[in-house]
Amino acid sequence: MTLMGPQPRYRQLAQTLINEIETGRFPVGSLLPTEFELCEQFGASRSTVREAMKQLVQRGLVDRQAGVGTRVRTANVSSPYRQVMTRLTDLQRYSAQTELKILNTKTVQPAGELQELLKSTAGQTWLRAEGIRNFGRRTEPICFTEVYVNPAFRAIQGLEGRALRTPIFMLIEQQFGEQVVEVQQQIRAVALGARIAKTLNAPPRSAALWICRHYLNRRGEVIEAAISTHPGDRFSYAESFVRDWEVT
Amino acid sequence: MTLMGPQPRYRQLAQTLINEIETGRFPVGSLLPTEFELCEQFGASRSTVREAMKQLVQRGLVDRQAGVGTRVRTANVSSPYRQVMTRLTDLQRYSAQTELKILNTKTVQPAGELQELLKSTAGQTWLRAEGIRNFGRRTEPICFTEVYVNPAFRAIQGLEGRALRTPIFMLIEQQFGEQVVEVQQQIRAVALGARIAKTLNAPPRSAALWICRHYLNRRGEVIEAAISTHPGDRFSYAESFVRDWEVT
DNA sequence: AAGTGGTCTAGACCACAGG
DNA sequence: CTGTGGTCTAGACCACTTC
Repeated sequence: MTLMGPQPRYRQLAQTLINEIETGRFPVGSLLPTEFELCEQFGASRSTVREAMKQLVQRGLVDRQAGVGTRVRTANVSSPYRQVMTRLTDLQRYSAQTELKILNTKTVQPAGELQELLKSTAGQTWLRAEGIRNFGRRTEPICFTEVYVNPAFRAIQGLEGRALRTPIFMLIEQQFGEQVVEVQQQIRAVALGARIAKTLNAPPRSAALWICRHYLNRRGEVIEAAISTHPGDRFSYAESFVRDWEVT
Repeated sequence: MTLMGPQPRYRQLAQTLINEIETGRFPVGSLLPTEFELCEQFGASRSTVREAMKQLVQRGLVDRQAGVGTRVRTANVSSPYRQVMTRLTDLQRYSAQTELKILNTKTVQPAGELQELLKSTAGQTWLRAEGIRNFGRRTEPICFTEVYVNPAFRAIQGLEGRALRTPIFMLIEQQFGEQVVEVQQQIRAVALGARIAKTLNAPPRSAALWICRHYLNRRGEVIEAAISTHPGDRFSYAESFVRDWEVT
């Protein structure tokens, strides 16, 4: 039969599986049929089936693991429209073009809100560093930054007194061999507090961009968290999303 | 010292090609050897070579076209570290969970800053709409939005007087068949202006999140631009990046 | 030990772009 | 027309997880 259209078979196959995930035939948390089963069911070669699987992985619908199988992560495909992805953000160039000067470091035991923010358990002792970021010869600093480092890595070297051009999470990766596999980021607008305003030589109560980044390892543990506060007239955040797959 | 297990051949091959692109052996704009040539040179099967090619495409280093070849787009790999990608942003759920109520529409001829923002030529007549966005039964609106629609699509239907649950760019896609392939986004912190503050029932001069989105078609033309202003205590922007390929 | 996905091979046919 | 990348097949071996 076929003749479903100009789409290659792996796309048709992927779309079929997406539909079946959406309609609950494969509930979230369950395992999809194995590659070989799918080969039989669809009469396709393993390469074609694998290409279809890649589509599902790319859309974040499933996780695959050798020896286990293909597990459904979420059934939320919303509309098939625009599922866009950022290709480039300033995360990359930011640190290279600016300098972070560490003002002080100390250890803290997070409690209350901070403990929640760091997903820390009670009694853990984190490393806390404060710093300001500058852009080249520009006189006014770009932002005030507070960094919290997971107790496991609080022996990190090379912070104090330096002008860092390398992101701190990268120092951790280098010194401890721990890989950051996910970065979560939250952005909001806040009024500049008196202390930070003074440090940055900016007007108190003026609008500022508040950015909190969590750096997670493979197990989802917070390796590091950084909170940056940027006076509104000194920084803007830009990113770009591209349509990653065709509308089917 | 981080120990890395042996990499699969397609990764080694990709890394080799990346190095050669970086060092100028394959200048920007030139064609890489064909798949079959690479098969010979590296003694690998075509599947392996193609898998390596996918890595280069994924990193945005090359463009491929059947009948032409593999052309080098850029040699800029920056650091091999974290090239992270957002997997999910509120771009997706935002419109579905909130309602945009259009307050008014009119046509404008952008000049000065606005003309630059829209990348418009002089004399073009764009459609301008103002609206406020609400979240469910919540009393206070989330943001004030001004939308600019490219002259080619200013005949768009279904804006006025509706409570939109569909992004406007999607309406354009549906009504005109024009595909949005890229979304550019800029975020900054601003002080809330008097007029918007009054419309949103928020304190004037308080901190607000300013988000400007450009929706581009395949030729890079601005189909639509939207500027949203969110009082600081009513909205925050969250996104997540995952490491897309292994460090080599 | 059995089964999974990850990698790899050596073929094949196709649509498309170029001379 | 020739050659390109895009798709597809039917095998194979491996590392890993699970039992």
